[in-house]
Amino acid sequence: MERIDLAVSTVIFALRPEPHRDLMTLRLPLVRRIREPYEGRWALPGGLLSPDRDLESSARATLVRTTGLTPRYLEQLYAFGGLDRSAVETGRVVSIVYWALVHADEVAQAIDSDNVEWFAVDDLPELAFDHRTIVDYAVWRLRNKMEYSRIAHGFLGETFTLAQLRQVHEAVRGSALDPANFRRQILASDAIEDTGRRLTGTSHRPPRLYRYNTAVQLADHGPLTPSKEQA
Amino acid sequence: MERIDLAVSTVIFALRPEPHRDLMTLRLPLVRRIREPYEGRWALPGGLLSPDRDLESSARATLVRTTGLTPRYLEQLYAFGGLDRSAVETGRVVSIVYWALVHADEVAQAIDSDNVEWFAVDDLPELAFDHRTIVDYAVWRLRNKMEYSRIAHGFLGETFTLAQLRQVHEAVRGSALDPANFRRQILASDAIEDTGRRLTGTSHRPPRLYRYNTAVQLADHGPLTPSKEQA
DNA sequence: ACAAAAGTGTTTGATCTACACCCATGG
DNA sequence: CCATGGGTGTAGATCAAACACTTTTGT
Repeated sequence: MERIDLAVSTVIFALRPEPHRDLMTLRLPLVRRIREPYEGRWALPGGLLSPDRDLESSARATLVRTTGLTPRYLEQLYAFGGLDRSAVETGRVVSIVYWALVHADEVAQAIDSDNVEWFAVDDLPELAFDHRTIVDYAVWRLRNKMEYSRIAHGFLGETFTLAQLRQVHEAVRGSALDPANFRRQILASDAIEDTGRRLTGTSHRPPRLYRYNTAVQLADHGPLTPSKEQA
Repeated sequence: MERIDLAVSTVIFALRPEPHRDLMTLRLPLVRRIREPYEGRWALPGGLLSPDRDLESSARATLVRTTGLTPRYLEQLYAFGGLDRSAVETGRVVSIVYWALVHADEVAQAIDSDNVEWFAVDDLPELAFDHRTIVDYAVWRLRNKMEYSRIAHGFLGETFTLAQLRQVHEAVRGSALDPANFRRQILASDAIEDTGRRLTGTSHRPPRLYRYNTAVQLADHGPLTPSKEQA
């Protein structure tokens, strides 16, 4: 009987400010393949599932090893198991793909290697395997989930201004938002709370600093909490 | 190196009219296990992934074999890969779970066996493995997706009345809906179109028959169409 | 004083909800 | 003509978009 290998890969998103643009760009790290098939092509970071790790911790372990990143937000995306995903000689691989968000500070600590490079999602190179399909799906999920959950948190630090939060939404959407209406919507949703402090040194009126309201639990992935999922 | 088995299982939903209740009940078929571990317990229909099938066709094949069903709606739910999902002696299993909708006519054609039984989701027996967690998650996804997509179609035939469509929504929600407002919302969404025909023999005013508007494509699972998914 | 972003108010239109009411058919 | 569900109308509440306006800081 032929073997079916099980791999775990991750699509990692980060935002980077652009010098000559008003919106930040959505970027993701890719790893250059050093083996056939697709040697030299860019691919998602990932690796085979080891028998002593569950899926999520396998994703985390690979991320630390290949990119040096430890995302604060990590969620399962989809399992890809088509027959023609890999080259014939390699054998069949089923990939369970996760997606992750990291904030800018974490990116700075990431590994700087010739074999890891960050690309803008709107300007990707040719990818190995079906990884382009996977990335497209992950981008779609990110944009979608942005609208009804609070994952923007994954791109931000502990405290942040409303403008920063709005810029995250704008970057992911790819278009601007009305600051006044954005403020009202977010505040009305009870997703964030005022810290009482303000950000100073801004050359204009100092904005309030907010933090995420951990008391409010949005049911964005149902009865599957990280702990229960492992059971 | 230890072996990791890959299984594919499915949570199948159907609706059944109840004689002494206004709402239909949401039901799913379970299979009695004939082997350890959990011998005698009820479990989701499923089986090991065979090397010559992709994930979705593996799910379909198992469904035909164990329950005789060929669902019109089938979508991937989640991959479960915790370390303690199975008993120690059995070895580790990663399950890729699908969920499916069948309509009442199909249920009638289903296999009638001692080892397959339909249960109301609100009245489940003790299940094998972590299948209870899986079912809870599937129910949550069904209820959720009902609100923003057109999956109710999966419970209905080619044509249907607005009352039938409403009853599907009510059964899944578990509560009644205002017929007048429901009508307006559905019609405004362009999800269905009038066939011009009516349902007769009803002892009251004959309702129009509608069909789903195939021209309208709702982006409910993004760039992952069934064909692309296999690539 | 001025620029620039923070933050507030207001108008308008769309959409949801509840519920009254008319319509068409079988008995 | 009556019961029953099909189907329409409408007033009030809620919510989102657009945009004018006021506030508070650094320079």
